[in-house]
Amino acid sequence: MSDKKHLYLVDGSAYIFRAYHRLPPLTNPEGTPVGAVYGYTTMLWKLAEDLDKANGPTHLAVILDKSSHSFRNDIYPEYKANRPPPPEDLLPQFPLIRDATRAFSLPCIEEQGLEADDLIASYARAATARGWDVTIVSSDKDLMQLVGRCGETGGCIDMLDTMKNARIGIPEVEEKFGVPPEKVGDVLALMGDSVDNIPGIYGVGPKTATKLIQDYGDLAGALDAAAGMKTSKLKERLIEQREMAELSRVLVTLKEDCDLPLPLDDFLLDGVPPEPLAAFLETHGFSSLLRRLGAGSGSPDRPNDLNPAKKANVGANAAAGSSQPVPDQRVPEMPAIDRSAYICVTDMATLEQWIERAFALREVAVDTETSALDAMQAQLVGISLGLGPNDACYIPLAHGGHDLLSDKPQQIDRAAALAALKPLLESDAVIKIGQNIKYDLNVLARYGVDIAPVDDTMIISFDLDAGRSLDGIGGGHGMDELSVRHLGHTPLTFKEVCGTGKKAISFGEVPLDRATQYAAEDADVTWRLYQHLKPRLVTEGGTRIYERVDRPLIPVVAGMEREGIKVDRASLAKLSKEFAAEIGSLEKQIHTIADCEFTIGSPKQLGDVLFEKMGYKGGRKGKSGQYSTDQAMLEKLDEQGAPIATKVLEWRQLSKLKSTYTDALQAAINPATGRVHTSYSLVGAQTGRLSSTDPNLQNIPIRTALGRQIRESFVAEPGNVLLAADYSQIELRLAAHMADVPALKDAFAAGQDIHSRTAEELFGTVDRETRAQAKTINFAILYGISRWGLAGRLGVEPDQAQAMIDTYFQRFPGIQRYIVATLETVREKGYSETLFGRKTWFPRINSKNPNERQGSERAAINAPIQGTSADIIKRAMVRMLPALREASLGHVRMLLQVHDELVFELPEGDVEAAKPVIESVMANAARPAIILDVPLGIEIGSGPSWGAAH
DNA sequence: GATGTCACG
DNA sequence: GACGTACGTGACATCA
Repeated sequence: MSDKKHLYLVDGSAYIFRAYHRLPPLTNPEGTPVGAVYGYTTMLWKLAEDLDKANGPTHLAVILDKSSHSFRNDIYPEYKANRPPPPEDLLPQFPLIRDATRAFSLPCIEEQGLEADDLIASYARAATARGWDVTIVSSDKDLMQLVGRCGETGGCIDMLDTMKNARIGIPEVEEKFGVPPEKVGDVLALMGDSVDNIPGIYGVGPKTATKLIQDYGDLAGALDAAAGMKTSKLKERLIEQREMAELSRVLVTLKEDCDLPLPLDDFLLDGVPPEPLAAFLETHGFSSLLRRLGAGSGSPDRPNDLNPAKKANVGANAAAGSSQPVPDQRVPEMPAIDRSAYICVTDMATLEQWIERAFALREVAVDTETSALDAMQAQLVGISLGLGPNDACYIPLAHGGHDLLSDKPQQIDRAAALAALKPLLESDAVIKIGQNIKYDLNVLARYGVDIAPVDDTMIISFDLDAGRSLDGIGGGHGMDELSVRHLGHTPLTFKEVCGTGKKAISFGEVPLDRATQYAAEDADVTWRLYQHLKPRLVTEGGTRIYERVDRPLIPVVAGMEREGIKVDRASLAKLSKEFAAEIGSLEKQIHTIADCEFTIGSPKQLGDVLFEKMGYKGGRKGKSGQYSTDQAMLEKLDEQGAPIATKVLEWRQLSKLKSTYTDALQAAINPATGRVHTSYSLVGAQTGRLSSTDPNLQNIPIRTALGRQIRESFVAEPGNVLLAADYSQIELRLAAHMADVPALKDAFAAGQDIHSRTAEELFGTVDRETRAQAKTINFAILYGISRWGLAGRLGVEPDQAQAMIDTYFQRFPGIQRYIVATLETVREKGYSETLFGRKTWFPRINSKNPNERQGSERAAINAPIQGTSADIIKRAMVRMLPALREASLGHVRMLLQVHDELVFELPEGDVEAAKPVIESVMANAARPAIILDVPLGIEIGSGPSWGAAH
């Protein structure tokens, strides 16, 4: 490669005026006009892409006009005096030009009292003096004087008009002016410039000026020759206005000896760091560029991609009824899966070769095989790597029966293999692709390996296809399902390899040939899925949510799972005992009242006892023909004066608390850590919420005094406290913003109690009763309302419920509009979207079955709100630990997420310092991508237990 | 494995 | 004019 330096000098100020007039008046999510900024950004993008290309820039700087005053005004006050002020919607874009430049990590030069042209001339001269080539990115005719000029060591100057994509060299300048570049100043001095208010000779335009310079050599020659010309208007003017022409010559001459504010070497172009750029693109809604940033390459942008409302629906099937993902044609043909091609790596030299190839390819599919499902307890048994179709291996590390030491197959020592793999798995330069890689993250973290950076096919699938399923075709994101759906291939199942039920063996006992087929196939399939799914993020608009929300969340959630939370086993045991006694007593009482012994926990038997034997009135239900015995029904019976109903309700509550919580949580304590480690699913809820399993720590009781005792068993380590931070009414706040409801927005802005305000609007009066009704209605709105549903909840007639709904729509204009608009979009496109661009598909939205259809409609009304809330808390989680660390609060640990709440454990002494940091991160989590019309209220409490922290 | 119930946001 | 009623989850017990 040539080491010839090539400096690009971008005439930023001139560019945005042109971009402003050429591009449509786009605005960013905040409403700020950004059309010219968008044009400017795409131009920088293109220039930066030329880095490393032949004759592309090695150095680059943007030069801007700092002020309207320069030395030219001192010699000629009228200079640029008749310029109209910039258009109103261009003004706010000037500072954004600097932001954009900073976002690209490019130097931006501007100096008081100097025009951009002078700085450009000075830099160009300095660079050519060092033998560099220079390209001036501009189409300003004044700068054409510089073209072609060479320094002593041979550097050349040309210009680049990025809008016309045209190079301007000496021939182009001569074509335009009829003279070589060094005479352009003479022509300009004669013809003047009405835009800059350079006088020139009145009546002399480009044609005459060119002719005069061609005929007489230069300005002085032309002016001197005037005396000898034959009498004419031109002769008169040349003589009369000689001074003006000479002044003009000075004005158009570029000052080439300015002090250089930054040395040339500082302009070295060394790639564009993605981080500040991504934030900038996101802030201004430049989503197509953002997608390209995520993808590394992509199709050219169209400016109308900017407006989210007009976002192109590329690659998505518009008809919701047929919204199965289409096979992706751009994925190159791959050979069929061939399990016999997989390698079993049992010696260090071969392992080193795989590692070396992975480094070279910069992306590797990784899968760990373990002895159990629980990432916090499982032993690592082997690792598989995938580098291409059928190019996969399995590295067994702990195979062989525990009691058959002599039969242990040949394999690399686990510690040695991990030591060799660690640099690869932790290298910034190599993407580790996994299917649910959070699991592998947690397993390997326990062996001292912190996998990063990662991509996850399961989560990519979720971000593309959440909710997309049809009859008989699963909508899940598990590997076997994805493999069938996208690759048409059914992988070996775990059951086929390890057996099932009592005969099941652990993976470490599987013979190596069989283990290799299974494990390497997983890596192969994961690698292939990645080739299919990753490009779809770009074409289907999933990059924003994947790159900015879900992908960065993976290591954060993995960390939370590894932290776990301490539960007080003794107090849970005590509760279990108390509950057991009470359950036994209730059981006897119930059997006495019923006058027979039956299984209370069996809804079937209970229904028969209540409605057949005891003769209470109630309805059958569902296809099973079984009596309903749920809480609502038992409460009705209780009102009818059925003493058994209350007892059953109490029994149910205690049984639930004991089996699901006080017993199960004790069993869930990890013997090694002494804490409870849940597992969060990032693809569990179609709306984008997390879900929690094994155990579920997102449904720990709080609503009743009895249940709250369980929450009090979640405690901090000695010297520490638990801190709980909740978003207050976040979904209603988002509804107020998204549906643009003035009354609700006012109420939140003023910090009013939102249900009281609703009661005031609906009923004109606030008391306990109307507030409770208003609260019910508020939730009904969020969940997609029906008059029957509301009537059922409020205990009124459907007509009355409808009247309340009508009043609600009237008092809160915007809500109905939101509902109608949301449903229209979902019917047309097949999916809903959150404020951050997360899609949820509703394949049954146009179903002929009214039950199905209306169910989808209610879910579709709710999904953007619930999903936006999920996006916001996820963004907060991603930022939380870095923010705390920056505030020297590195000992604060984030433990749990419960949809609108985060739970932390921290030293008691850190509480007061941590509160404002946590509050700020949560309250500002939507920014800068979205500026909400309502504040996000945060409630924070702390105490020795989770219960006490509320 | 399906069903009913109930814990949470 | 009908759905048989609110959105989103996961765990447990019972029963076929």
